[in-house]
Amino acid sequence: MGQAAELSEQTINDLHDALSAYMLKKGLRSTSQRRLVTDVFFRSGGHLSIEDLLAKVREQDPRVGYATVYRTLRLLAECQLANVRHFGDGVARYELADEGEHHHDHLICMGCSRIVEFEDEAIEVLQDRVAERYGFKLRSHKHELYGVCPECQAAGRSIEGEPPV
Amino acid sequence: MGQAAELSEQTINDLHDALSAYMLKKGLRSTSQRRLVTDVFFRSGGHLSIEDLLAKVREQDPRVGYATVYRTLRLLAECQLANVRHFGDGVARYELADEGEHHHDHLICMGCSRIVEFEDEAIEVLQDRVAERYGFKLRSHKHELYGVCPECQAAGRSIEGEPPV
DNA sequence: GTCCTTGCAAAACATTTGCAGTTCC
DNA sequence: GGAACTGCAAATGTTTTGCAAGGAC
Repeated sequence: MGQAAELSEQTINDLHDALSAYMLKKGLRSTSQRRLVTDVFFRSGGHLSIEDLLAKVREQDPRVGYATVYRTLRLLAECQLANVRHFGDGVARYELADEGEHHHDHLICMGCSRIVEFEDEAIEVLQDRVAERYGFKLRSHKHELYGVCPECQAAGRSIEGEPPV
Repeated sequence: MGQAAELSEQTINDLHDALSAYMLKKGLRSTSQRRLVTDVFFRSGGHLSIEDLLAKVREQDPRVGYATVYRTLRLLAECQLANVRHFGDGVARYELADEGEHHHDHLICMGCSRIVEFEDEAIEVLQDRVAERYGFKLRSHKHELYGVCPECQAAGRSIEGEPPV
């Protein structure tokens, strides 16, 4: 997932184990920074930018550098434990990958930047059909709905900017 | 719109007229560079990056600058004649906006970077329903399918990299 | 001891902006 | 003539990389 609900210790451990296995296979090393960054990431859920994550990491170890977070997240993306997302505000955001479960997509509020995940099996099926129609073999997709969330509507918050596509 | 099929002179003229009307309203001026950039853009169709467009423009006038193309495309986006797209390769691409017609989305080949447009009314309907389910008022969306096109499959081109999400 | 990692600072990259000179109206 | 526009170069903002020092195994 990657939603804000926190994961069980069991799940966190599984994630660390999966990463360890990958690192072992690749001859990579387990360092305190990597453990810290990945742990903070696994526990945070949600859709963090490098900035966000670095701030959280530095609460626990102020000496961790920018580049380390970038490199660690690239590592997580590489072994499929994390996915990168670009929601149009110019910064990459990372989220925990769905593990074999249903794929999810995003609703993004243009008022408060809230990100809500959704799943819709019917859309996935239609997508596959579209790909088939054009003879494409599908690898992944990106489906983002930009709009105004109920709270922002209630608050009468007016949205000017273009959708950040 | 925005597909590689070229438009009729009539349509091109209409686009120039629409732009002129907007510029008049805003007190903006018609310059040779602007006419050239917009004309090349209208005639190219497809999904051009600034680089692409600048190269084409410079075939006809080598002295046109980078910034002018950026500023002109920003202008086209502003008056809704063009849309920006980010397909994950780090460069913005511009396409002619759909004018009142059906919205379209994109299939992107991870082998040859070909971009194919598709329309699927059923998906649009389901999307609206998803937004409704979460109480969102929809403003726009982005739906991109990444995969391998028939030609690349036939060529046995192997795709390594992650989907450029 | 080897070679992977780190943190820093510099580089790379796409895009935006400041400004002096030019063009449009 | 005055405001808008251009082209250049410099600035910006995010992400990547080179490198010397440090740490894992």
